[in-house]
Amino acid sequence: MNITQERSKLRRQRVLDAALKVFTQAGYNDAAVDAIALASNTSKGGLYFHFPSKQALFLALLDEASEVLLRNVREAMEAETDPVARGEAALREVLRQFGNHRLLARLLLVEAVGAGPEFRERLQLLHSSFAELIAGCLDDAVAAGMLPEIDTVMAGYAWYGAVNQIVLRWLATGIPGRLEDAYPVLRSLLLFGVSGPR
Amino acid sequence: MNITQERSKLRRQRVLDAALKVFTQAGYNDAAVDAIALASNTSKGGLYFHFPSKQALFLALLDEASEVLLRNVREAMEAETDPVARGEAALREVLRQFGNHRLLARLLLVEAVGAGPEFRERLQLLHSSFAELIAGCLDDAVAAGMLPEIDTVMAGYAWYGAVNQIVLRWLATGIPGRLEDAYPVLRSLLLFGVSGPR
Amino acid sequence: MNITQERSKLRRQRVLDAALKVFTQAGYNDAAVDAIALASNTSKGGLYFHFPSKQALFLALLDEASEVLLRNVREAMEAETDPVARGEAALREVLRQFGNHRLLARLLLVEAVGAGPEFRERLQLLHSSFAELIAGCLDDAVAAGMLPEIDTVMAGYAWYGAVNQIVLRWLATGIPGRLEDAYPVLRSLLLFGVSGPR
Amino acid sequence: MNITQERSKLRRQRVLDAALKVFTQAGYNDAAVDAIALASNTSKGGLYFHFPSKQALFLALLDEASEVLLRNVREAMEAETDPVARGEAALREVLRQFGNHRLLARLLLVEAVGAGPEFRERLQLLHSSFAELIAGCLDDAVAAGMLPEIDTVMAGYAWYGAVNQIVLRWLATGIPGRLEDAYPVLRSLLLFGVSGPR
DNA sequence: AATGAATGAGTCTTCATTCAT
DNA sequence: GATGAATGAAGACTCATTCAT
Repeated sequence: MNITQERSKLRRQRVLDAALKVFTQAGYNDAAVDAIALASNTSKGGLYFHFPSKQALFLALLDEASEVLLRNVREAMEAETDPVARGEAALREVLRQFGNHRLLARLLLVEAVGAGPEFRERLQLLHSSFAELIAGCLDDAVAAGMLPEIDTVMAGYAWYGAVNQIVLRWLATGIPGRLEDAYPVLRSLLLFGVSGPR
Repeated sequence: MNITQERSKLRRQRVLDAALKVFTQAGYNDAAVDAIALASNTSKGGLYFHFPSKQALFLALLDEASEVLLRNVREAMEAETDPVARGEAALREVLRQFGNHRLLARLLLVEAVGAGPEFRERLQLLHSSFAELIAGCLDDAVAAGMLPEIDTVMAGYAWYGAVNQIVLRWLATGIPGRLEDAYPVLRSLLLFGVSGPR
Repeated sequence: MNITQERSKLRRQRVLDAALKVFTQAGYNDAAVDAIALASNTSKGGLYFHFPSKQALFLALLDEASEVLLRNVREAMEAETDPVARGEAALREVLRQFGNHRLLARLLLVEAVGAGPEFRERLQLLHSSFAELIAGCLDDAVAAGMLPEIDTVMAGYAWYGAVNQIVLRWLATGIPGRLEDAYPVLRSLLLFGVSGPR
Repeated sequence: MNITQERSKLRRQRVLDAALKVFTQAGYNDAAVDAIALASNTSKGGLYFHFPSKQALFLALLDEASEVLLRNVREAMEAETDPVARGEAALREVLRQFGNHRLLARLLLVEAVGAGPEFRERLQLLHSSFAELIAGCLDDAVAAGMLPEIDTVMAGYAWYGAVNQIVLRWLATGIPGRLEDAYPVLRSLLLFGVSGPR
């Protein structure tokens, strides 16, 4: 890769970084392309060289964010062998990622949601990817006799939704101070419900 | 109330109904005030006579929807005395409301989320209202010795998030065919987690 | 005149009074008919019963104001017989009227000017009426040999313009504290110019 | 300056020129931004690229016009040394400027006046600048013993008002045919009042 | 006579996108 | 590749006026 291509990639990334900031600050619709260009030290024309449209830029951001999140969670899971431990690792990693990257959380859990029908499919994909990741663990655990037979897919969605809501609360209120501190409670709730461990 | 005022109130409601349709179809930003006026058989000026701005209209919609939802859930809970049964009633009622009023679900769970910072506070209020409703049941159950001591507030948020995600899945994929059919699985998950009843 | 007609006239006058306030506060264009109706304790419909349009209302106001001003000045002039004294009386009276009725000044010297082409004719009429009033005095004075032959019409306009500018300055800056205090200086300027009395 | 910037400046000026025409024809409020854009062979967006708002455009126009007028008058005054001659030069130049640039006169003496409170300050500035210019001459003349002690500031305002009214009359009636022909009469009035030279 | 809900044409302004340089 | 001036469609909102009651 020659120096020109290098620079181009760098600028592309700078635009993505700026876009993340601006989109999460103002919301998709109120975020002006001008503002993103400004924040990325680029001209509007330059931005449009790298991304064909505002929508495409947001989509790219969404893809990048989803991929980062999913990759990290997958890696955390692969470090464990026990199915239940894998589920726990996933939970821990999601909380860590969102906790360390507030903007990532804002982007995926807030801005992308009402941004428009164009992004719904992408978001649904993220949701189902996550649900399936969890469902996979649970299936393994069930197969290993560690858990009773349950609707693992629905459990996956519920799992993901519960975590999201905790993250949303954290975004809005700052509680708990460190998002990862929610881990023990969430783990217990997901494993044993409100009845707690027997 | 004379006939003029009668008509005025009727028209106000017609605008709200139309707004619900248009907002959930197009999203907050892409919904044109013109379209809402058209859909409610009103002139733009007439709409603005009843609501001072697009934002205020959306807010009124949000308030109305939140209130309807919360009122119904509260009523369903009051029909039960047992704390756990009250929680189950809440779950059943939420699923029933969203299941019977798809647009209500779309409005509260999708369109209101990324619509802009102006609405975040309102949404957060709805979330916390729900979480507290559930937390209240759980507190009662704990006090009655029916449940172990847990972080009931966080459980309330998790509960609400889990339900929402199931509703979102239903909105996006149509699974399960009847949203209320998700009740048994969700109930079990919320009560006992993935471990199932002992 | 029966009681109903009486009331009608009263209301009409109330509207005119309110209109004077609102127009001079906000300017012709930014003055909302609603605001005038509100300020006159009337409904919009009621206002439109008395005046066929906003423009007509403003015109009526202009006419009333012009007439009041001109009548008072004419009366003041008629109290004098000496032509020069008549001119002095006119000057004194104009300053007194504007000084005592700030809104009148604002209406005629500011709001009516840029309000639109529709009112230009009316304003021009006021200007020429004034100029002729003065020109009349001057003509008499010239005829009586009290003044040399001059272009009395142009002198009338200049006279009126000079006074207006002093009034405008007073409106904007409050100088002089009492507008009538400008009389001696203005009188001297109009009679002898900057050279002062010989 | 490259060719793009050159064109940009040209367009900006074209917008200002068109704005002068449209504003003086229709009045500030009835002048549509669309009309100005059309008249300047520009798109509305292009206009807004150069001026952030209709108000700012009008203000820019006012500033430009004021500056042109004041500059020319100042230059004309500087060509003379005798204080009285300087005042006469100012008078001549004002009449010449307004006489040659009818739209300039319309803008400053008519449209800007009732256009709204936003512009009042700017206009007041113009008035006081002029008054002070004249007051300066008079002060010099007084200091040189050429004139008796008088209130030179008020004389400045009166001077300016008198001239304005003559210009207004010319705008409305076309009298005198050539505005500059008003010079001798005005000069005499300002110097000696209606009493004429001794 | 009076009310005020309703109308709808008209306004300013924004902003994603394009393209000549 | 980059720039930023220019485009123009679309949008929210205003407000003088009307009219059924």
